[in-house]
Amino acid sequence: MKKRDTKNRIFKAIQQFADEHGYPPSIREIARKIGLKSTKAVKVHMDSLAQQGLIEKIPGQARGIRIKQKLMPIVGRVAAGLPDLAFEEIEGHFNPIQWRNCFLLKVQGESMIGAHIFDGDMVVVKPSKEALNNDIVVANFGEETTVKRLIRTDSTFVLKPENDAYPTLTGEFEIIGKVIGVIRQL
Amino acid sequence: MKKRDTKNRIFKAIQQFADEHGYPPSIREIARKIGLKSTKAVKVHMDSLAQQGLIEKIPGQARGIRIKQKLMPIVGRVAAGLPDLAFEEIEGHFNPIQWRNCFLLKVQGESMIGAHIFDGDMVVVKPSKEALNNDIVVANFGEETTVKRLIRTDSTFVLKPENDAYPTLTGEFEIIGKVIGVIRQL
DNA sequence: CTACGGGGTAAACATTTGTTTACATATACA
DNA sequence: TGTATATGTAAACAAATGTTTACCCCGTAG
Repeated sequence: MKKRDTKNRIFKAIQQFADEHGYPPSIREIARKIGLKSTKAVKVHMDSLAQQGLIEKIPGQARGIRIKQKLMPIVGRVAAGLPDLAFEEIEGHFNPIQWRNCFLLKVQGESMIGAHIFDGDMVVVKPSKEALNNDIVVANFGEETTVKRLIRTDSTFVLKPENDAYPTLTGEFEIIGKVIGVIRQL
Repeated sequence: MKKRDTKNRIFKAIQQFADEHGYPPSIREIARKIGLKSTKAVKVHMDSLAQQGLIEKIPGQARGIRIKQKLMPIVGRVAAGLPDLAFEEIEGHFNPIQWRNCFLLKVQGESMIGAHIFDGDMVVVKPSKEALNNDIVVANFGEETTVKRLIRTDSTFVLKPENDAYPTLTGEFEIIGKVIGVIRQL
């Protein structure tokens, strides 16, 4: 059994354990999982993995392992059969981590269908007190939390829906955050 | 300062730490983070949180904390100012982990606008060779990878677009997976 | 054959970390 | 006022865990 092989198994074991338990494994847990009887052997391979940049290791800390964030592959076309997500026609990667510190707002109503945001969709909101002209924002208008497009008029900003059946909101409002994405679950 | 308040801060501290570091905090790290000088105090509150079901605690294990309520909180309404993402008006939580083993397909064309899927959107695809009647699926039709609705006719299955300007695809095709979500980045 | 280096074992060690015990402080309440 | 309960501190303890040292096995180049 080659060194690379063992190292590979250790990497996968770390991923799988973290996936199952919600926290990284200890060295001894890794050793047990892949059938090694020594902690040193595991440590050597882990140092190598860290060197390689596949994991990050925080020295001295229990379970101090950080796995490089898993990315979701974006594919444009699927060649044949199920896509082999390793090296198929991958156009890029989508990293959910860019949505850190964001929250989701469930959209009610049809006021933004012009922007392809429908009733029941969730918008990804990056909290912020400010936004730019033409951004789609989440704002508190009176007692209501609403999703609209922020538009600069001559003298002030207004909240404009993307649906002619809804009125533009003028007057006092408070910006809660900026909409940076849309999620829909089917 | 009330008990509930401290417990709340501990819960948020755990979330934040796990978010930043990739693994859960130790009790002493929590204590330091929220300004407590004793580990016992933290432990009591954590036991309470576990009792309450907000976290899971694995006794005796270093950093043996599993956060039940995971990443992105879904809110329906924002009360005032920025939302307090701990216990306020949270309707639920969206967990991107349910998209494990999925990939994203970038949609080209307008054939599914009736299902509110637009050009440039990404569909979340769960790989599978099979699907049910009326599911939205990704399939290979000839040389093309396409997103359509799977419809049972008298004798066979066809791929039906959600746009009258596009034709229904009949004949041989291979199902790649089922569409379980939509993502749009703004 | 012999020396050497990769890869593993076994065991000892030092820290980190969860748990427990004893005590202090404060607040509500009879 | 006095007491019970809740909350926190301080310290000791035990277990988990990362790190290190010494040694073994084994294939192989010289």
